Amino acid sequence: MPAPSAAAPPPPDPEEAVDRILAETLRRRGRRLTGPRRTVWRTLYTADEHLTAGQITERAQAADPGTNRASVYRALSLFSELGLVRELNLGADQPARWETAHADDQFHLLCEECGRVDHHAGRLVEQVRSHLADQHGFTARRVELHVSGQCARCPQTPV
Amino acid sequence: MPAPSAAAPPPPDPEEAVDRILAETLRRRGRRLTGPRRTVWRTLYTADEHLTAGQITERAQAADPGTNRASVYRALSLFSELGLVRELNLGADQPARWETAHADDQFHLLCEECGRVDHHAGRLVEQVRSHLADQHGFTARRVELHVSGQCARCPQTPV
DNA sequence: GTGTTATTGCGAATCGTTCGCAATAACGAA
DNA sequence: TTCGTTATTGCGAACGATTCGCAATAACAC
Repeated sequence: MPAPSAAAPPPPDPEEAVDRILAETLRRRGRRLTGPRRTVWRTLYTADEHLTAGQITERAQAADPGTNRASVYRALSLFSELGLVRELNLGADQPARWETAHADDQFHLLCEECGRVDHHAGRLVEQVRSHLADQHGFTARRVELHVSGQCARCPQTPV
Repeated sequence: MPAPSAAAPPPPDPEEAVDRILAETLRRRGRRLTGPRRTVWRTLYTADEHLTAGQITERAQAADPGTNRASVYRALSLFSELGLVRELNLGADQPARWETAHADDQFHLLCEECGRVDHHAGRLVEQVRSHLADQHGFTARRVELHVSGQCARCPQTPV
């Protein structure tokens, strides 16, 4: 096996950068980097929207057929504990959704037409926070703003 | 049986006023006023806080031992459809909670110190709605604003 | 009263999520 | 490089909240 012994760093793999975040965080906390964890992590990272655990499991299994449902849940729960991802609850009927962690204050829009869930940053949460402080003496720690309705892409059907 | 025949209206029953709201709403929509529905309704009305379906079932059964779990769920679902109550989802771990309906746009503050859940009305939701329309082209139908933090009553412990 | 039919009560079914446990694999040390 | 420890997996069964199917019951209009 003619493996390079001393120099010549391997070519940069685009997936490697994403994996490194995970690997380092796990190592730092004394947890192990495993197949299922990497698969779930990549699934979340390449997701075009906020996925449910079921969707994550599906996609993870497409990428790596052995992936088990329970392991997906465990990975999500661990990532959440490590601050890598965030759980999202958008109402009674819908199961939880997951997103990679991002700047704290964002809000979520669920389109009832196309089922899409998006998040947006903006002054909005900030405004809410200061309104509460001023008008209600309430020190807001976490602000969850979940809106359902019709997104800009979907046709406005008259009521 | 010497029952009063003509005049002498019966003494006003404090529970009657509450029941009347329910009775009229049901009648108006062609639904029937039944025992379980009245029991659930009274339970919600005399509740000191936002109850889960389980808690409602417990209390309803205390008041009327025959009350069935499924009927409680059905009553809640019907009341919600009639606009009499509102379902509340406050996070992944907790089951849904129920409150009697109030002015549409309110927001909920969960104090992490004392565990209290309060709701407030205000311009806030209105502002959110128009911000979304203007900035994101999103037609908001339901706005759920759930804030956790520290209420005015609880001491501000330094971080 | 009586008939129609909405509603109930029951248990079984569903769905998302978690658990117990033996088998497996990560990774620090030898 | 192999080894041992032990965190992690995969599996299926358990779980809690909620819903469903269906025969029996009871509300309400007549």
